[in-house]
Amino acid sequence: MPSMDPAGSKDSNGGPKADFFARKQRIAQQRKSLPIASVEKRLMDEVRSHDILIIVGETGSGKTTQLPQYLFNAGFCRDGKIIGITQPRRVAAVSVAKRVAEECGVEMGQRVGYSIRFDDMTSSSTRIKYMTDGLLLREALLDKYLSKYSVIIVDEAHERTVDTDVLLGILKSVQKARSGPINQLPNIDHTKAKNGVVIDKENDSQRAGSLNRYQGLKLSPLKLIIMSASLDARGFFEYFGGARAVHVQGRQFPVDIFYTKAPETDYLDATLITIFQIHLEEGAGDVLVFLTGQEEIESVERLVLEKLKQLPEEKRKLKVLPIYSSLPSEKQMQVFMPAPIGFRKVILATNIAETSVTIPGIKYVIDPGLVKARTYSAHTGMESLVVVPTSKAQALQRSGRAGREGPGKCFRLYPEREFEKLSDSTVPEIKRCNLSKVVLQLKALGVDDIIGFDFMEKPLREAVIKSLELLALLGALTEESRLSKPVGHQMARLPLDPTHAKALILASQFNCLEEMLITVAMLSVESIFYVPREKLEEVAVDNLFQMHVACVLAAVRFYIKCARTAAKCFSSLEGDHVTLINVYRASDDLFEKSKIGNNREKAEKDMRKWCKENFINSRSVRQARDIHRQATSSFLGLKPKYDWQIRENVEQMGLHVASCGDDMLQFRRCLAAAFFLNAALKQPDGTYRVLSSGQSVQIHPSSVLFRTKPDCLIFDELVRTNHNYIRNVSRVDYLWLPELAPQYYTLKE
DNA sequence: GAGCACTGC
Repeated sequence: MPSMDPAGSKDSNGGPKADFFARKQRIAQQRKSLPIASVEKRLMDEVRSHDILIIVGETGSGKTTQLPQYLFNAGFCRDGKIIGITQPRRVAAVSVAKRVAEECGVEMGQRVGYSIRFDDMTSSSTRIKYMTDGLLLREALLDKYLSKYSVIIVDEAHERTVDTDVLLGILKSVQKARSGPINQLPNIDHTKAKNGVVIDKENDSQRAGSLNRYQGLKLSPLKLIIMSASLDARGFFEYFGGARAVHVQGRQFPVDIFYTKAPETDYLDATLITIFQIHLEEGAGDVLVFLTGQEEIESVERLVLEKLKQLPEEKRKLKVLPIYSSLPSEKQMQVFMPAPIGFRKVILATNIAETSVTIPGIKYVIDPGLVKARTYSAHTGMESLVVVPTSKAQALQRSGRAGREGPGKCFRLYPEREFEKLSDSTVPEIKRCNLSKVVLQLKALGVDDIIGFDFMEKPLREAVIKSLELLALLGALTEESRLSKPVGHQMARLPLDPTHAKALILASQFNCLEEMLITVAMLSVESIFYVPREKLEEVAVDNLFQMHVACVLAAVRFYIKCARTAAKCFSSLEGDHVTLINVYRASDDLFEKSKIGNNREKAEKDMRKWCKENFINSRSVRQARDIHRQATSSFLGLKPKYDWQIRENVEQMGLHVASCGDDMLQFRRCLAAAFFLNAALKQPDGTYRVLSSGQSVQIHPSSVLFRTKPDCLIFDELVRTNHNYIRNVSRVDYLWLPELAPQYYTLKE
């Protein structure tokens, strides 16, 4: 294998030469010992002779880091072409790119780079580019042939995220288009290609321009490589018409699986018992427990700590650590730290530990066999979170977590016959989510017939129809169900929920686009207000030894009151949307002021402190600021290369960025105009009825209007948990609806 | 008077 050169001559400033070569040698050795290294030649032969290749590789095969390097060395980047590798997650794209840059001995962003939302580390010399699959989809909007790529590798395809599924369909048709002469394509205007893709040269002047550029040219064919874990390779094989498949060995230690004899009536109790059985009877090694959510994790944590107290001193060396996505990152990091000497770690995790994070030192896995999953009812248009049994694939993924570093054990808290009854793989996300975003995106990519589109697995027909109806009502589609001009095209350009995109477009006419930009950014992130539970417990524990129980309760109540008072500083009687704007502006003021005379880190620190004092989730506010600015880090002084910055986009569209100042009436009227499908009227019993669907709903208790209960309101989302709750609501005037959405509401006398 | 699996542009 030809070796890759280190970046420039680093010896003058990169430390002693000997170190450098020792490290280089070590990396070369590691690379050679990976299972995939033995099939390099065969893989390259397969890629040369076939346009589609499926690689089935288990964990530890080295496919993600090695394959792009093999392709580069085999000459697939000649003529400045790029090898693109997609990942479902941002962190994976970044960390793998870093690893590969190191292996190649190049600086990040040179030959090897990555590109994710808000962070683009690529340059004109980048040839191996890691990115999220969603980002490649956005690129396809700008260049429908993805002409700068010679090879596209879709990694972790078995996870079947919505973006992966859409991408597979698009890549299939891009490949078909690139294998024929380009100059023919514009002539087949309005005729349907096999995949339901219509090349519409009038669609977009920019795209027509790019087509003209290609006229008479023949693009090089696109090589497609799909990489998947072993279990569900058959689906890919069938979807790609019996494409070549290569199996690459993984490097995984054996894991013994144990089942219970009978079904457990109380799986949390069974979990607790199993934790202590392992702790008291098994050899050294940490334990990973899969639970369904934050609440369950917190209660198991409490139970373990209680039970631990009953053990003799020398047997109490157990450290319990929770991990779930909404846990602050400092707390998440604790699971990666080694336990104190002589201690065993028990990690209580959601399915974040299935794929997103890999925790070292795990030897035992406890799997009650349940997962909280999102479901979508096309009939009601409602999403809900329900606890369901895992699939076999998920159970395997979970048990595999015990065999990363050595042989392990997995305790499934259900009988073996129950395992046999589980479905083979998890239902792909595209079959259980709201499709309005996907449909808008496909329309923008030139896919006219959504139902006829060649999905690997078709979404439910009713769900597609529901989305088409919604988009039509928002004015994004014409009567022929094509993207409307300009609204549909404008909406598709914005990386937002269709309703939020529409709200921005309308806000330009209502002179409140400044406010709406902040609002959609805040609505796009997790809950802003956050009462850290451990704070409550701190109060309780601190006082437990000094005070009467009643005093403890009083202290807790006082604490909750503080949180509420803090929230009140920002709360507005107009509703949650204005409240969110108030929070954003207050945090932004603080951040900007703190930045003057301070470095960025100090400003970030001040910000976190301020958030904590005000019971605000600092990560959410930060995310909202990123979305609002949609700031892409400019690498090497280059300008951001993508044109989907929200603010820049709305300006380019000719929308008028103005503030309504204190005139929140205008702002609320704009909300009514955009969210008219989400309007609800108060019923005599204090609940609400959604005007468009007739559903009975309640205001979520986190809303500032929970007590006020105005007669008429609009809401951002409707989620079913214990009740049908509407979240993020604002007061509107009933009469605005027929005035601002006459296409939908007519005044009945 | 509740609760939020996990991603992504």
